[in-house]
Amino acid sequence: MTLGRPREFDVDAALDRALHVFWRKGYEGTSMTDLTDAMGITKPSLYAAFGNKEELFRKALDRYVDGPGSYYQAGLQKPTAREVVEHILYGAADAMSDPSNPGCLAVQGALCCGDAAETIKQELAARRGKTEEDLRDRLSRAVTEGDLPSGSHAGDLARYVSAILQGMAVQAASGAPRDQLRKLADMALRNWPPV
Amino acid sequence: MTLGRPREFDVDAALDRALHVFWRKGYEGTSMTDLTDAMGITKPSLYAAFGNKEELFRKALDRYVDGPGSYYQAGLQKPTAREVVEHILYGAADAMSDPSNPGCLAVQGALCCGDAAETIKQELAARRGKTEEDLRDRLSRAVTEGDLPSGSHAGDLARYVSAILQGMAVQAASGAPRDQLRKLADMALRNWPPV
DNA sequence: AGACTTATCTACCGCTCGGTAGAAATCTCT
DNA sequence: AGAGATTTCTACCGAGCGGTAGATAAGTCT
Repeated sequence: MTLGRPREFDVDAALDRALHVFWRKGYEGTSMTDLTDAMGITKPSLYAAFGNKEELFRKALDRYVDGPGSYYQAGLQKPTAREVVEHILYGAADAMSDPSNPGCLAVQGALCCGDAAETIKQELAARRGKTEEDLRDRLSRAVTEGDLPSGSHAGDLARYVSAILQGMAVQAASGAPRDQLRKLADMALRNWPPV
Repeated sequence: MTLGRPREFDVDAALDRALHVFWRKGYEGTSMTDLTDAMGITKPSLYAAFGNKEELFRKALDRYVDGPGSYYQAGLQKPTAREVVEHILYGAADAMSDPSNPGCLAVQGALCCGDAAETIKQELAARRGKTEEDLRDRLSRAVTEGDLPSGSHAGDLARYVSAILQGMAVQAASGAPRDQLRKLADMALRNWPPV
């Protein structure tokens, strides 16, 4: 099997490099030269292995969700609503405050952009919407299970937590240190649920 | 006075158009052609009147702060901490949910970017930092005036409100409608101060 | 060995980017 | 009327953009 000349670089490692460039510079701010420099390969190799810039970004985004962003899905599986939200908020505070890659790719990858990047912007908005829905569904379950007050509006609570996370992402992008983000999580949790 | 050929366009109106383009597309996502098309002038006229792209952005940003973003400074002058935060949160919810210009220029103008826009990114981060400081100082005064509990940490509270505002901005950029942003303000206020 | 398949490289494509040169037009002054 | 100041226009600049052609190299198959 595996006909032809073998690839000389590690696809996963290269994708990882690409992810970190997109994370720091955003989709629009990243040039193909930025990518090839960081990945250590030439443009034709990149195109052969990953398609084009947009496909590469999507693959990097998948890798982000399963890697640095995995605290989110992990948090959803905690047994109680409070533990879910705790895990997500503190996980985010840690993940977003890595000084070499501050913030959140899903927020800063393409929050707004020129026409050429419009589809990426929409993809990211859709992903943020999806994660919020996942949290909403989890909190909704918590209401039926009784670990959230029975009057709680799961959708509102999910949007509130999302807002905190997104605010955290913006502050992290400005260079906020880890303990400041953690304090933000503290405050959001101090009166949870916010009735 | 006023030697030379008179200018044929209204500088303030043109700056307003430029502001709205930057607002929708961000600094990096906006091209000079986008700007000249929207402003109804040619490139040399733009350069003569506004310097270059970066200077134009700064002027548009000043206009933003004094115009659509003026709810913030107005809020700081309210008599009590609660009124200050109320005015800012609801003002933001309204300002950010204009469908033709969603979100907040100071957040989405250049949250992250390529090297060429680095100075703009830093300028925006500095401005966000400044507005947070203004709020902190106002809340600090509120503590001494007794309309916040005497143990309150004004810096933390200001960061918390900033995070809500920035989360609001991200959700607005994704198309969240006005009443959803208002609900976010409701929740943040429901237990204010978050002790 | 030789056909076949795939990766790698250099060199290049058309296009758009931000920005400007230089001449013509339109005003105020003397 | 004419000098001087300023704006406007068309046309252009070099650089960088995302993306590719085509030759060559390095493997696996029969």
